[in-house]
Amino acid sequence: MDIERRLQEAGIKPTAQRLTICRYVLEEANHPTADDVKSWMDQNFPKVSLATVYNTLNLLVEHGIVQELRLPHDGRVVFDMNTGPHHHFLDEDTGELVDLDPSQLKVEHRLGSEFDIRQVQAVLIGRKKKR
Amino acid sequence: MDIERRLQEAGIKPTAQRLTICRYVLEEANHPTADDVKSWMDQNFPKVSLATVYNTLNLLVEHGIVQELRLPHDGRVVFDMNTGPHHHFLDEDTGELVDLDPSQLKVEHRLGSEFDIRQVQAVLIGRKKKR
DNA sequence: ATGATTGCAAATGATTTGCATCATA
DNA sequence: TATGATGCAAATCATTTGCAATCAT
Repeated sequence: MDIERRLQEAGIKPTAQRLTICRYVLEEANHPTADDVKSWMDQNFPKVSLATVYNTLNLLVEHGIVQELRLPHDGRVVFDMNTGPHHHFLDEDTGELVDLDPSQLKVEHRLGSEFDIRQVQAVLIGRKKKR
Repeated sequence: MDIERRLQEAGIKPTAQRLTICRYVLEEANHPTADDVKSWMDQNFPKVSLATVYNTLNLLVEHGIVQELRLPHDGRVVFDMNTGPHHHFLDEDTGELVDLDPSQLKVEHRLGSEFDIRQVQAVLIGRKKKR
């Protein structure tokens, strides 16, 4: 799909650096950190500043184009192009992060009606056997 | 229960500062951050250093006496005296964090047998209506 | 030229580390 | 007195901010 249009529809001016960041985050990367984005940019768009990387990622989050995720094992934020409701599996050996859609994982709660639940985030942590 | 004994059984020398930190974290506090512990200590044990607070909390985590938790809305670590399997509700207005035991929240997954799941962490985010 | 965007460097916040001092077995 | 614990300050890591230079409209 057309990234330029997506940005424009969100009211974000599609500058060269923003488009390049989006190409990576939306089409190529898998749950990158800001630092992953910066490293990739260093090789594909010389001279972007780290500030621009953060500014752009935060813009994308504010406009719902990506989601930010904080995982239990690491204080850093990772960015997820999948903005629908879903959960995650984290491989504790490799750090690999796999999206789990709601059909693969269900969360059921019995909280009283005074709890107004807006969001559910589950993380399964373990190992994926190579076979 | 006897905190001094608990530390000794874990092989941790029960110094005055450690005992005082434990009294707060294990008996009084509710999901405190390192900074919460430091503030409380400032009023109950003048002159503890922040380093000692962190060292002690990390010791407690290493010995399984408390659990560390990283929540989605905030990069800081919070410490949980409840070390059994349980989940959390986070009030997005107040920041209040409530433990949910497994009878209140169930996570079911249909992942292939190549996934060896060791840990499940669910966070429900929303509001608790005051009534 | 006007306002938005960028890059740089300095600031911030959380946590860790190095090291000299201190307490206690 | 030897080992380990503490306090302090400096270091580190992730992220944010201020501001001047630059770009696009």
